[in-house]
Amino acid sequence: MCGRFVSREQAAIEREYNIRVLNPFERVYNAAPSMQLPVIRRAAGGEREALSLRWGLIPHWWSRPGLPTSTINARSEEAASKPMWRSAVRHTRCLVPALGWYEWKVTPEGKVPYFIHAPAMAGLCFAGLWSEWRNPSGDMQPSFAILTRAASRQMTAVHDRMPVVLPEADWAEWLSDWPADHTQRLAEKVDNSLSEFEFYAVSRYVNAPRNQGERCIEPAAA
DNA sequence: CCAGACGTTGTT
DNA sequence: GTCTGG
DNA sequence: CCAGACGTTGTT
DNA sequence: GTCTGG
Repeated sequence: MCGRFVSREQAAIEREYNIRVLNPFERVYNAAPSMQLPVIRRAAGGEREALSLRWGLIPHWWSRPGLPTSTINARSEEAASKPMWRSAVRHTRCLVPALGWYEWKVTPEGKVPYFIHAPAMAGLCFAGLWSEWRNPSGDMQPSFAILTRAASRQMTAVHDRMPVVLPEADWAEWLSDWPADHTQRLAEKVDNSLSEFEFYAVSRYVNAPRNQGERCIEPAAA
């Protein structure tokens, strides 16, 4: 699955998504659930906008005392039909720019974190969903989730789940209007998602979300 | 009909 | 063991 | 995802 | 809001 990743900085987002970004996004080397992280969505006027949302989707009907804790990922196999996700699959999809993500491989010696990325450290784009929730104070709280799928043959070496990574050719359609057939369109985008990456073990330094910086993606000592 | 859940992963 | 916070 | 907290009463 | 369970 995808419970930790490396976000992208302002310049990279402007360059790769062909948009103007006003917020000075910094690269977050250890992006963790509940953090505010940059995503790209279609604004009311139809143009793309980049803004920070809370990672961990809060549906608009949420009314329990705490915030939901298991909504950082949405299973792509079922999201189109589930009450928690269906509306977002239909109407509020987003792109989540990333340099790569982390998975913890289970070994006899314990869990070992790996950093997974595109060749040449090119940027990646996760398929995301967003939502807005009005908190008890009346403020609108926007949030997002990352879609997951079964690991590709290659990625099963590390873990059995992985994020849905959209090729650039599919970004525009992901953000476009989906008036019908959202189940089939989601399935098509997942089927067409990327499955080949590069990866290497990193230090357990990344385990603690308070640890940040380039050290998170340095290869682990041999 | 109303009440209550609605989510993921991993582990057992 | 389980929940919350980052 | 992992790390870290997890509790009360009374006093300052 | 919408679906499931009783």
